[in-house]
Amino acid sequence: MALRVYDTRSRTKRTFEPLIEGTVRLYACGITPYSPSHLGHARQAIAFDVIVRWLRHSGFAVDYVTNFTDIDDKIINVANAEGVDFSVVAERNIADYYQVMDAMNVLRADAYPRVTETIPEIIEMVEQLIEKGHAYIGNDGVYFEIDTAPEKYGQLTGQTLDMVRAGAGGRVDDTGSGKRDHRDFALWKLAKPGEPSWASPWGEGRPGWHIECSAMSLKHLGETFDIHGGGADLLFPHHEAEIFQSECCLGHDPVVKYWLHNGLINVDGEKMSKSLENFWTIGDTFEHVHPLELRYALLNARYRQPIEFNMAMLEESKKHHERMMEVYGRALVAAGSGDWNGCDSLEEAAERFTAGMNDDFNSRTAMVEVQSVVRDLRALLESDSDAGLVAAGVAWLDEFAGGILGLLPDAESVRAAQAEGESARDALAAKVEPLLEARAAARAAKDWPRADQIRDQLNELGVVVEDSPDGPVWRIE
RNA sequence: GCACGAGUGGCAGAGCAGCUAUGCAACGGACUGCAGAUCCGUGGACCCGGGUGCAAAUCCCGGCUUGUGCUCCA
Repeated sequence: MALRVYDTRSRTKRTFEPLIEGTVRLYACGITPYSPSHLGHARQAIAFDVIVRWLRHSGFAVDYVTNFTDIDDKIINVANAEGVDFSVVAERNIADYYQVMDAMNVLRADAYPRVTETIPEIIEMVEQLIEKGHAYIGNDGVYFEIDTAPEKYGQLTGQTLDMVRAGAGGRVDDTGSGKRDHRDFALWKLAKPGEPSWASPWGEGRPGWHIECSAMSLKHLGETFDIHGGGADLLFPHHEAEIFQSECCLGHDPVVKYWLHNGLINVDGEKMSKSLENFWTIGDTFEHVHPLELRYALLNARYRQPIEFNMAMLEESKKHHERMMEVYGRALVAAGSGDWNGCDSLEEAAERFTAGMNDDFNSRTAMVEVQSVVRDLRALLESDSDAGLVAAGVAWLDEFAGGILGLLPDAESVRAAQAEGESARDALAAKVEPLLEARAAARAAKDWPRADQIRDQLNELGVVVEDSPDGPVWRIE
């Protein structure tokens, strides 16, 4: 069944057909590393991680590029406040990015280009735009002239030139005094004293905000490529500016075949943002939940929908993920991983999972299938059925929950965690066994207060006792 | 104001013309001294008003509410 993707530019779901058969070239806008990564970065990275995993699973060779905008006003501001070079700030936050993304099982992209490593290509692109009459040199930098390609306005947001002209009235920005029209945008900003800068034909300066993505995608993926992604907040002006730059520079249209945009994170019904103080860094969230539990929470909605983030939804995802891990761990230790082909219910689950993912990467539908396989697997474990079926369930989860959704740690660390649990259990057994016997005696004598008191003692040891039809079972809380 | 989305049961969240979504919660039952876990089962929804269709949560029109963008942002 064919993969269909929602393309922002055409505002429709389109059958996915790459420009070069069998390969997918994908560029996703990454971060500006001026502060530790936040939940919005996590959502973007995880959304495209799953998209890339699914494309590869579907047989495509994927070339996945995501960038670091490692020179920018905000980085400079932070560096100035700390009295350090801008690169110190950028490096520190890039390191943070890799660390938290690795923890959440985000596979590394094939390339992480940086603006500071792409300066020659950026300068060349700006020169070409000037040559072709799409850009002009102002007194404080080089600008793209919107009026040279008015038909490209509003390609992603549906806005028209007039709307923006009216909407921005009285709010003409103060940074581009050299602009001829407030809708023009900077390609190259001349440096003010003390700012980091690079030599260019127009003087010392640095790239404008949008040009780096046009230059980096061209450098790493070529003159046309299949998918360009990023957060929905980049639609305008960033991605529309890219369309102007790339298409006007290269002289063909379109440069990007499909535009994919992930939804934003909301807190209390509003977009998460620093000014509203409703801000969660990824590190903050790790204080409360395991990285994979956060990943679970962020995949619990389609990538395009906004997510309302709060402790309640986080706790619910934690609960679901813990349950999956418990069943998966027990099953893995009991039966190992086998082969799910030939098992009807698992094949049907795989079909529904596939249908969901092929429908614009609907990870939520996929998660429902994971939940149902987990439920069935737990029932199997409870009814000591044959190991082959259990192993088949493990294999299914390995492939889909682990391989595609990235929700499982690798099997070795699961085994290690199970083994660690076993040894912790053994260590406590000497203390627990006598108490269990005493409690059994009290229960036999129907001395309920005494039995409950012993249960409390066990709780203090961190042990939870549950009476089952087969006698009491205990586990470490 | 303009643009683009979204409005589904207590909550999360699918479906997007006819066929139980699912999960959590709730309720009932099994099992229980109690608790917990597990299993079985039940109820409950499609923002409002028109329209098209044999048939609409699903398509069309209008309205309302809400989010995002129009300014740095994943």
